[in-house]
Amino acid sequence: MTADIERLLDETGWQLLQALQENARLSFQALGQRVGLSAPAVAERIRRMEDAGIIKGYRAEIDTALIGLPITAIVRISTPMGERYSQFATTAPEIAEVLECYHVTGNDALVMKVAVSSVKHLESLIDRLSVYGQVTTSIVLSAPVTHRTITRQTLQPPEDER
Amino acid sequence: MTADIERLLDETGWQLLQALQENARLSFQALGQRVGLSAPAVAERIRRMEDAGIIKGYRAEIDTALIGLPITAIVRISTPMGERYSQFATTAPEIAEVLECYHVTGNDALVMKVAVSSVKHLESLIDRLSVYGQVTTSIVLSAPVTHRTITRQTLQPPEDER
DNA sequence: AGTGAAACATAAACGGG
DNA sequence: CCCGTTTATGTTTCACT
Repeated sequence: MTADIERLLDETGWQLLQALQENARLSFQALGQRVGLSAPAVAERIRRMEDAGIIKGYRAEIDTALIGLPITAIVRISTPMGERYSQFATTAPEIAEVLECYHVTGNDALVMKVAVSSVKHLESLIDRLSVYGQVTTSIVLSAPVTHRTITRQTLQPPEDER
Repeated sequence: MTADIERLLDETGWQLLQALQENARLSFQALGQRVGLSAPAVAERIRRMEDAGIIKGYRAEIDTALIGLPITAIVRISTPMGERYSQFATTAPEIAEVLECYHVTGNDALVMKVAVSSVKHLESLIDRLSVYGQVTTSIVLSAPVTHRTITRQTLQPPEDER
C-alpha cells in the first residue's frame, strides 16, 4: 500500500468507502452530511480515490433469480490444462453465463460462478466447459453472504495474527 | 419470472439495467439520453425495478489489493457438517474476511471468497474456519472475469439448450 | 406510460483561506 | 486540503396526453 493511498484512507476516507459500498448512488451532499464535510470536499476526495484506483467502479446489483436465471452454480475446472489455460482466460469473458472466473492455485486451476436459466442450460454449459478440463459443479442452495462491505476492520487481524 | 417483472424487462428496461451495471452513478438525465426517454420516465422505471427487487442495490467496487488486502482466496469447507451448517450460516456474516459465502450441493458444503492482508492472516483465518469442517484453500492468481454485466443475451441459451 | 415545464436540489468550477 | 459562492445540471412534481 503506497503512502499516496494511505493518505486517502483516514477515518473519513473509510467512512466514504463504506457509505458508497452500501449505496453507490448517494449524492455528494448526503455523503457530506454523514462524514461531516461539505459536498465539494467529498467530491474531491472521491475523485482522488477513483484516480488512485481504490474505487474501481459503481455497479447496480441485479437479482439473477428474479430475471430468469434461477440457478447459480460454482463450477471448478481441474486437470492440468497447460497452454489451454491462457486460451481459456481469453474465452471466459465471452461465455455469457460466467459471472466471475478466477485462476487459482491448487488442483483446481479455475473456479467460476455461473448463472443459468434451467438445468438443461446448465448441462449445455458444462458440456462447453468440459473441453478445458475436468468439471466439478456445485449448485448454490443459499448465500449467507453475497457482497460483504469492506471496512477498516477487515484489514485488522487480531494482534498476534498480522 | 412473474408477468409483473416481465413487463419491466422490455428493450428499454434491459438497456437501463445494463447502463446501471456499468456505472451505477449515472444521472437519470444521462440514462434518458442513452435509452431515448425523458428523465422523469427513467426515474419511474428505475423505481419500479427497485420495488420489484430486480435491482437489489448499488455498490462501489473496491480494489482489495490496493487497500491492504493483497491476497484473495477461494476457501471450501467439506466434511458433513450436520447442524453445524446452520450455525455457520449465522456466523459467516460476522467473519470480516468473508466477502462471499455460498451453501452448495456436493461434497463441499460451503464455498467462500475471502480477502486477507498476509499469509499469516490467511493461516489464522483457516484455523478459525477449520472448526466447521475440512478446509480447502485456493489462492487467487488472477481474475479473467470479476463482475460480468448481465444482459438479455445471458438468458438466451442456443435454441436446443433451453 | 410517457412528456414538458416549473420549482427545487445537487453538482462542478473557481477563488480564498 | 477544505469551505463558500456562482453557474450549470439534475431531480421531482404536476398538469396533460
